[in-house]
Amino acid sequence: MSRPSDLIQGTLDLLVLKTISLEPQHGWAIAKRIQQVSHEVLQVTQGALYPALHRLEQQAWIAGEWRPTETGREAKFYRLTKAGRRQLEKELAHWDRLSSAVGLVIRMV
Amino acid sequence: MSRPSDLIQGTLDLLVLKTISLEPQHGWAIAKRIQQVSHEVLQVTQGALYPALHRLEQQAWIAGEWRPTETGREAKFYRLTKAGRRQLEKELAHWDRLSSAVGLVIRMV
DNA sequence: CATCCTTATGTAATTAACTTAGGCATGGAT
DNA sequence: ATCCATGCCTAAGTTAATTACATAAGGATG
Repeated sequence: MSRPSDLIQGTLDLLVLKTISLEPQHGWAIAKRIQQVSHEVLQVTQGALYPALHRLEQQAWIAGEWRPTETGREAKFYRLTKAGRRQLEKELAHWDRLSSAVGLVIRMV
Repeated sequence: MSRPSDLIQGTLDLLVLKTISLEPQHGWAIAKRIQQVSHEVLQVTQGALYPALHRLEQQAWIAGEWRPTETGREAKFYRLTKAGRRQLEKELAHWDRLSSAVGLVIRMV
């Protein structure tokens, strides 16, 4: 399965922003959460995840901070910034708009 | 206008396959159709369209044939092949699966 | 204590699908 | 005579993925 893709291109930022909007999480936990909530449909690989986090941090939509997890290990926890919250709203609207449009096309008769 | 992308990456094949599944169309008309049905939300630029058509033709999911349009001009009409119809079903299922999964994540509380 | 699995973060090389920005040609309207 | 809409096409550049690594700490097992 080299191509049936486990993500819709361009939605990873949205998924990450949404996930940490509920509560700050470290990268590994974000990926696990997305997979779990999507019933293992969405697979967030490390090669996609970490570059995405750095991307978002550079945009100042999220902010990272090292602190220990519940199990006592150091991990980088990310939280949404105010700009990130605005960005999340934007991306939600954009997704709704475009995915609805796709829906119109694929259901046309 | 809307620079946050006028297409969801990876959905163009699906949109094209669906469009010509209803009736064979030439490239220009396919693009117009998708835009019109999506209420101008989806913008299919030529730089995306023609490579996509060639891609699909190479996969033998669509077959092209030159013939005149209603207005008397030559254009390349594409129709779905049998393999293309199977591919369309696959891509529809894939889209439903993934977009639903995105829905689960962005609506989680 | 050696080894292995899980957690956890990261990078590098490659690939695919886009965007942007053109070119070319024909037919109809002004 | 010129311009616009139709219609096909390509090339360069961008970006976000995939694939495949590297690294390290903690916990469990033999």
